[in-house]
Formats: sequence, C-alpha cells, structure tokens
Amino acid sequence: MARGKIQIKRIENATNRQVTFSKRRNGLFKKAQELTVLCDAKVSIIMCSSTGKVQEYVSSSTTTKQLLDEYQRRLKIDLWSSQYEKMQKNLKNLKEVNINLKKEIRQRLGESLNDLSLKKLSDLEQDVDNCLRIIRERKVFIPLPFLPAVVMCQTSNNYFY
Amino acid sequence: MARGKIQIKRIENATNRQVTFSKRRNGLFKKAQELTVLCDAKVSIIMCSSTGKVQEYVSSSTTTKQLLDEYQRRLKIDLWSSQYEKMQKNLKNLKEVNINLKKEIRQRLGESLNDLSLKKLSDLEQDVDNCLRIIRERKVFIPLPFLPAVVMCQTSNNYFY
DNA sequence: AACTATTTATAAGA
DNA sequence: TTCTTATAAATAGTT
Repeated sequence: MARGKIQIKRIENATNRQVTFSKRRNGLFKKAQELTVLCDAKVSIIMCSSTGKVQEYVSSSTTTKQLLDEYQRRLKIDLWSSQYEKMQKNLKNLKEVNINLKKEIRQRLGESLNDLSLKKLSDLEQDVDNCLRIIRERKVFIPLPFLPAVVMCQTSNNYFY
Repeated sequence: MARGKIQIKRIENATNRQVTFSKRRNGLFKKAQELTVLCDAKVSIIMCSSTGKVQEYVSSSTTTKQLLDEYQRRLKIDLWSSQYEKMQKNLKNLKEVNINLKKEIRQRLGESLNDLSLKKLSDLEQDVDNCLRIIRERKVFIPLPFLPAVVMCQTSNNYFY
C-alpha cells in the first residue's frame, strides 16, 4: 500500500510478517477505536498471532465479557452450553427426582392419591400402617429425657457399635 | 479522512452515523481479513451498533468459539466461571434438598427415627395416622375398574363441573 | 523506530 | 444504498 502494492497472501519472511503484524494490528485497533467514538458502537477484537500471542481491543465503554454476553443474548446463542451440558443434565435430572420425591411425600400425607392403582394404594397402606406401628413402639422409649441412642438399640444386635 | 478532515467524536446526525458505521465496519473487516492472510493470524471482531445490531468477523481458519477458547486458555482466564459457580451452587442446593426429602421419606417408612424429638415423633404419628385413614377411605371407591375421577367427587359440591 | 512514496480508506456530495 | 472523487490516513519498503 505504499512504496509498492502488495499481494494479500501470507508473508513468508518471519521478520517481515512480525513487523507487518505489529503495524497493522495498531492500525486495526485505531480504526476500531474511531468507529467506537464516531458511531457510538461497542467493539471487541481478539487476535492470536501465529506465534501464539494474544492481543485484544475493547471499546472503553464496555468489557470483553459484557460485549460477548450481549452478543450471545442478541443472537440467542450460547457458545459454552456444550461445556456445561453434563452439569445441566445433572441439574435437570435432580430437579425431576426431587419433584418425584415431593410427590411421594404428598402421597404419604394422603394427598395426590388420584393416580395410584389399587395395588399401589394397598402397598402404600401397608407401608403407612407399618410405619405407624414402628412409631408407636418407639414412643414408648422416648419419655425418658436425653435417653442416649445406645439404649434405644438395646434389643438389636451390636451392628452399630 | 477525505473531502475534509473530521474530528473523532460522536456523529450527532443519526443518518450520517449509520452511513459512517456501515462504511467503516466494512473497512475494519477488510483490514482484519488482510491481517489474517498476510500475518497468518486469527482475528475475531464482535460489534454492537448503537441501534443494537450485532456484526461479527472471524478469520476463515477458525470460529468465534474456538478463538475465544484459545484466548481464555492463553490468558488463563475464564470469563464464564461465575456462571459455572452459580450452577454449582444450584446443584449443591438441590442435592441437599434431595437428601432431606429422602430422609423425610425414610421417616415416613419408620426408619431414621433416632433423631426425632418426642414432639416431632407425635406430629409424625398424627400425620401417618391421618394418612392411613385417608387411604382406607379412598380404597372403598377403587375396586370399580376405570372409575372416573368425577364419580369419586360425587359427595362434594359441584365445584368441579 | 523513523521516514516517505505510494496505496488505500473514506467524507462529502450526487 | 451505491457511486464518485478529492483528500486524509495507512503502510511497504527503506534507512
């Protein structure tokens, strides 16, 4: 573009390439900053040179993260969803499990019984009946204040010791 | 830069601003593409105009996501860690809820009663007793196969119709 | 890093 | 929006 036209193709000489990179990077950042001011726009430039160095520009009115968040919001994309997919599945799964557990608890409170078959209802009845018996057996031991757990297990085998 | 020098400050006329944005955006993208080829670099440009439109350029050798991943890797930063942390907290919370729900169910099965006070045990007894009554009432209606729910409400008022 | 001849970008106008 | 063109700005090659 000066002292002779150049072809737009990879500069083979590494030194020249580095020099041109440096000059043109500055030019690009300057243009980005002018665009930011003149047009009230927000610009983020990220570049990796062939040597692996990272350079970035971002309009002074914002941050790279802010602008990338806006970019994703406006395009309705989520570039990192795949990274979090496993966790999101995990979350979704756990939410479902918890909903089912809550439903089971409601059934053990006598609610949401509509969708239970006779068989399931009978099983539930047996569970609840059994539980009631255990609770009543247990209540016998409770009136003693601060009764240590050890005593309550006196009739069982010594598995817990 | 032509037909007269301009000051680098916000263009107040909206039409002029839009025209200038369009021209300079093309110029910036062209420069970015030349830099990409000449210097074997990878460039990502993301911009939001003041009207909220998103424009982007990315070197043909890569994608915006790839380049942003490399950017974060090289700078050893993680722009979205906070999002990830939020998710982890959420997950931790759900796990706790899950454990408590399971414990409650165990208690309603007559297990894990050790750490219940007499008061709580009595409350539980009442719940379970109540539930048993509801289940037994309900069982009366069940033997008829495919009994519609409507019939089960026959003694209530006509709120459901 | 500085210089400068030349190319390129672009502001204003059509 | 696109084209034109005078002029400003960028930069390739050189020092």
